Amino acid sequence: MAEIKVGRPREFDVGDALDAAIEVFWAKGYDGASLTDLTEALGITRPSLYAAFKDKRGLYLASIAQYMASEECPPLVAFDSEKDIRRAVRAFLSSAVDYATSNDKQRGCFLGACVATSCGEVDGVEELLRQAITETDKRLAARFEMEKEAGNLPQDFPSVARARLMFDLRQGYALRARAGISARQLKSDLKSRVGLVIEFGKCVTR
Amino acid sequence: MAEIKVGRPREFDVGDALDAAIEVFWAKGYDGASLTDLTEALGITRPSLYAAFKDKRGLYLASIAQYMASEECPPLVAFDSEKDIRRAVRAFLSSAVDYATSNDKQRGCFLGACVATSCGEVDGVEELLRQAITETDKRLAARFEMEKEAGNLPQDFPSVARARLMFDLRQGYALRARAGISARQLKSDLKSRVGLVIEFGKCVTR
DNA sequence: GAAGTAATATACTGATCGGTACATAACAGG
DNA sequence: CCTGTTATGTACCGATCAGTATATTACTTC
Repeated sequence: MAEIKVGRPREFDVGDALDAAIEVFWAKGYDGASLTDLTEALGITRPSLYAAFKDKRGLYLASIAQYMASEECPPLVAFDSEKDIRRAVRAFLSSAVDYATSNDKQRGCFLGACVATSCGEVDGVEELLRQAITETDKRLAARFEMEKEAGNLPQDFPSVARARLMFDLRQGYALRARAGISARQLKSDLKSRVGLVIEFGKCVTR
Repeated sequence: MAEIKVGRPREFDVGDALDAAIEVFWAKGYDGASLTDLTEALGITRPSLYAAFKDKRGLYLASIAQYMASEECPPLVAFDSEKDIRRAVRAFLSSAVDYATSNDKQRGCFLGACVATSCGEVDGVEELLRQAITETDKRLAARFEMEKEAGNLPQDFPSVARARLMFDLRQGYALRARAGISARQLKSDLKSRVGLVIEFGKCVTR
């Protein structure tokens, strides 16, 4: 179904607008982000915003979807781009710290810091968040499964559990980053955490 | 400096009021919690609230302090009350899941779900949060150190790193709980996570 | 270029926000 | 019992909230 184009076209890029909205929501939260904040950041006026996204909630949900869909999430990109699995895990965690501490206004993780808080308040958010979490788990676990097939991880390596562990470690970093703990401090136990994710399968249970 | 008591005494219990405030902030976030929400939940009128806590921010900071000071945090209590260290770790994680999923309105963790979000917005919160995190880390690590002295953990057991790990695992559970993931699902990898916290020190590094 | 369409900008709506002035009621000390 | 003090209840404040009506401008189609 081809969209029929008539009249004056939209003069702003929806993707760019959503990226800007993410920044505002991330910095101020759903309730804290006023329409004035949003329209100023997006560079559009209120009627344009309402025409494009229905209402504040519509813009919010679209922003979350954009965040999930974008392949730009630095820790995941870092994880995927390292060939060696151990280096990949290290890159993921290291990038998570950097990403969480690089910007003073947008600390931590958009999902953990903003979206999670609004779960019980904005209809539809809870489901989106659950989806984001499970998809990330699956994506990380799939890589571990690949490595197992390639013989780089033991056959009894618990891919799903370790994927969840990586995700949760990232959330821990994100929370600590929001509390103002420095990247240097956060990275102090990076090496041991890489070990946690990768090596425990080799251990004997006492 | 003894406080001089004159005139009509306060007719509500400050501690109870703060507990109620925690519930409201936890459920709705700092911005989402209106003064109407708060006064109704606390059972007091606005002038009383402002007389007792100065303003909304004052009430919020006092609520956080109360949450930190109260020894009621179920996961920590569960951790302390188990004698065997392995069972203690298990009790902590299990309780964290239960606590995060028991109430539909107050899911996850007050610190992670509400306080962390308001860090960049409300003056004084960031420092309180950092304090809460580091104190919890220390409290958990102290127990591990005790167990080392008692010979129940190896001498090279990394108490601080494992304490941080426990805290972060809890945050992961809290986030997932907010996304609506059930306690049953969250507890599926409980056993392996207890192992992560306790046993890795015995492993060889490859 | 004329007609039609859709995005823009301005200005406004009722509702709610956090915070407070004022009068009343209840307790303390003498 | 009287006076001083303090908490309470009501009613209100300006500011800001999310959302919109109206008019104008710019673009597409014919």
